[in-house]
Amino acid sequence: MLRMSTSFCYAPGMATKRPYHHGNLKPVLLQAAVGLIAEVGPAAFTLREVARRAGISHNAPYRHFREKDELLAAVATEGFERLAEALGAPEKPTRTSTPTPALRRFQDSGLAYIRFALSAPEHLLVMFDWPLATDRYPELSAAAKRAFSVLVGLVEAAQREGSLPGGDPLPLACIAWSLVHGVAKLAIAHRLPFKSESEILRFAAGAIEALHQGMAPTQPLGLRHRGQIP
Amino acid sequence: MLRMSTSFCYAPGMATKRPYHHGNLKPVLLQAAVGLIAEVGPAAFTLREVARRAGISHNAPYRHFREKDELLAAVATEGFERLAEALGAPEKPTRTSTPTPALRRFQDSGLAYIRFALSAPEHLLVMFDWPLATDRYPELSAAAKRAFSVLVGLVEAAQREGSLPGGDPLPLACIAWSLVHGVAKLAIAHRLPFKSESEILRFAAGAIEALHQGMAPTQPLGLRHRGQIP
DNA sequence: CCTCAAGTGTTGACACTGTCTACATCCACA
DNA sequence: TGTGGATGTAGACAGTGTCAACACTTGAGG
Repeated sequence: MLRMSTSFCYAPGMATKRPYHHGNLKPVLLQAAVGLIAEVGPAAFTLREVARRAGISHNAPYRHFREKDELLAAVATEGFERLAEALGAPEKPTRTSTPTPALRRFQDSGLAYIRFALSAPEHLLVMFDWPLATDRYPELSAAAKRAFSVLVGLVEAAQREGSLPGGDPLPLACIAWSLVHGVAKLAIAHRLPFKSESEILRFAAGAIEALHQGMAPTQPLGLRHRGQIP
Repeated sequence: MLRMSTSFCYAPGMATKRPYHHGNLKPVLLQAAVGLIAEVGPAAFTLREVARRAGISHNAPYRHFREKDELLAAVATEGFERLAEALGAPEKPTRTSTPTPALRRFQDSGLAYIRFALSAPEHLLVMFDWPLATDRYPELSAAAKRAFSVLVGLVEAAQREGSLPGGDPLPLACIAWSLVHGVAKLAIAHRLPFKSESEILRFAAGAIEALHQGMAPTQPLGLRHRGQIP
């Protein structure tokens, strides 16, 4: 059951003896944690197994992370960074050199969100659903905020372009985020009647389009009201 | 740290001695599990603590649940039943005797979903996000399916009423579910910029209304395509 | 050169967990 | 009057997160 570190290996046959101090353990641990979570999920995630995979003693991680949750928070942080990148990533370049409309980039970011979620469902679980005392890990909140601000930026661009109603971009961003997050979470939980990723993405595109019709600038949002809400 | 059973108590001073066989343990365990999860969440949930709260030995639960996950699955099942009830529950009766329109009932079910989620966030976690081998617990899948079918029924009623486009109700139900689920999950994770429950519900009502505008029957869904919007 | 303090990794312990096996008790029915 | 099955208990085991004590390495200042 013992595994050797894969990231600090010596040439075979050279009478290898790992030095007492690893020298680069923290990122290695983070990497191992990401891998382990992707494999078994945060519920079965174990600090000692991470240590095993890094080839170190079960207590070495405590020199770099105060506790198990801090390592999980680091994983979540890394997830938000990857998510922000995915949201803001430029289109796969097409032949046409006409710039992609902002609305289109906004909608595509929704699909990117879902693609990210489907490719790293356990990661999403740590990022959004794990009971981490987020106030204890400010980097986590900051990374989450950065990811959200990418989304807000896309909304604002679409507003400037005139394809979304003006005013505070926050509610619009929140609505879009909610829809896309819901699709992603339900798809991950296998609660949607779709099998393949492409089916899910097609469904998501339809949902996004439907929502956009409802948010279209011809019908300003603020003017609509239903009866009172208890 | 020892707690006595609260649900099988004898009159004080009557030389109490609990009989060897509890006689009604399974529902008591389920109840205790629901309470414990509401308090500490599924991550910190412990079979032994459930047993302690029920006032029995740490191994007694194994006579009623094959393993920890089976108890969690029972909790999730109970959650889906409560959710189905909440979704289908009739409006709080108003003075007017005119029947509530189906569309209104459909939209209100979305708010009911969110209210349920906010009142039992840890429950929702077990229901949707916990890695339970759902095929091992068929009652869980069945209960989830029943809850979803309530939603589909509401969509169909709104379709008959003419306030939603006809055709397969499933995609419509899935879109609505996704939106509402997303709002609920993000709100629980404190990732939405709202503080009070009423703020969240007001936001949700706006989102639901926006989505409805986009799904309204005057603009059949299938005809719309992304690309340029004139 | 020596020292020595800080940073980093290891060993051993502890309480706690899920789950296994063996045993105790009680009730229904032959 | 057994007696077997259902239900509850006690004890054990490996595995976990975390703490305390110790070991090794390095680099700065004498």
